Amino acid sequence: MGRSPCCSNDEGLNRGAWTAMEDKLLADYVKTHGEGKWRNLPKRAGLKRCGKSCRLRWLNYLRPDIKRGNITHDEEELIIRLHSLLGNRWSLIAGRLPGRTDNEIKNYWNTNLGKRFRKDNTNFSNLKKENPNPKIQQPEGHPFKTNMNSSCVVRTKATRCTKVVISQQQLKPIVTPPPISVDRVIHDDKPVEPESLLSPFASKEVDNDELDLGLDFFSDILNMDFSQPASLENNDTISSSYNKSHLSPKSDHNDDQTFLLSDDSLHGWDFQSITNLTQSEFNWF
DNA sequence: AAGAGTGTCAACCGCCCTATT
DNA sequence: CAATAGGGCGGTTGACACTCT
Repeated sequence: MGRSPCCSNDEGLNRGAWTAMEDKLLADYVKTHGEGKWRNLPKRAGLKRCGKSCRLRWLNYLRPDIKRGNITHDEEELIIRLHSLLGNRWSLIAGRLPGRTDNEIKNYWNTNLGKRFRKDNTNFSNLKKENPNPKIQQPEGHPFKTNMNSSCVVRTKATRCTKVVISQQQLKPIVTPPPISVDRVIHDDKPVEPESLLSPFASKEVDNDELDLGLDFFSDILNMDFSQPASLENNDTISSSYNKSHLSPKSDHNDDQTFLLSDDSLHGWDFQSITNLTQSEFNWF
């Protein structure tokens, strides 16, 4: 059962810091043959390294688009913002910071930001002072939520969420059609024609009770521009009474974690702003 | 100058997920 | 459907650098 280990320890493989020669061999090989097939790469490239080690070295250090140098203030703010939304999903956070690696961001968080957060567990005055946009109201007592048990962190790993089911009836009058894509719509366990997905929230045509927002929903969230907090001017439409009780797991839906956005949960939820998500309770993830 | 303490970050480890066979 | 390959991820470690006393 299971898998064989990536590399057995008795193959005389090199470990620890990479030498300049090893870097060159790896870089040359990847430039010539491209990424992938990491397991076989060391042999072909003439390296005495584990394939995983090669992959890591390439991704975190040798890749040509790696950005060197200190994390800028803007980047730091973005990291904080994204971490408040995503938690320790370093790869996702790194995906929003061109040239930065998940390892680098993880290290930066652990050595700088995380420490600061722990230190200022109850007092975030420093971070608040640094908030460039006074329009963005941070939650009381914590600008980006320290207590993860009650935070707005989207937990994409602990509880996998592959669908969000929204009661169709109640959506029409209250929700602005968001610029997002939708995988499929389910009606009586049958898919609905794709064209009816174009305007899911305004859908007069879709004769079904539920909208099934696929993974694209969240990838679209991640594709939003978090670096432009100043653009979030409509967030006063956010319902302050929005709470987790409005978003609850739907228990009778196979293996997928499917969540039902109940009727009243959507009142006042303007889909146009990601701030709605970051400032809402998202424990249901 | 030297030893202790602390910070940084590259690298490793083990688990997990997806695709393929 | 199960087993396996390939790869990705987050947590942790340890070597080295730096600062303090």
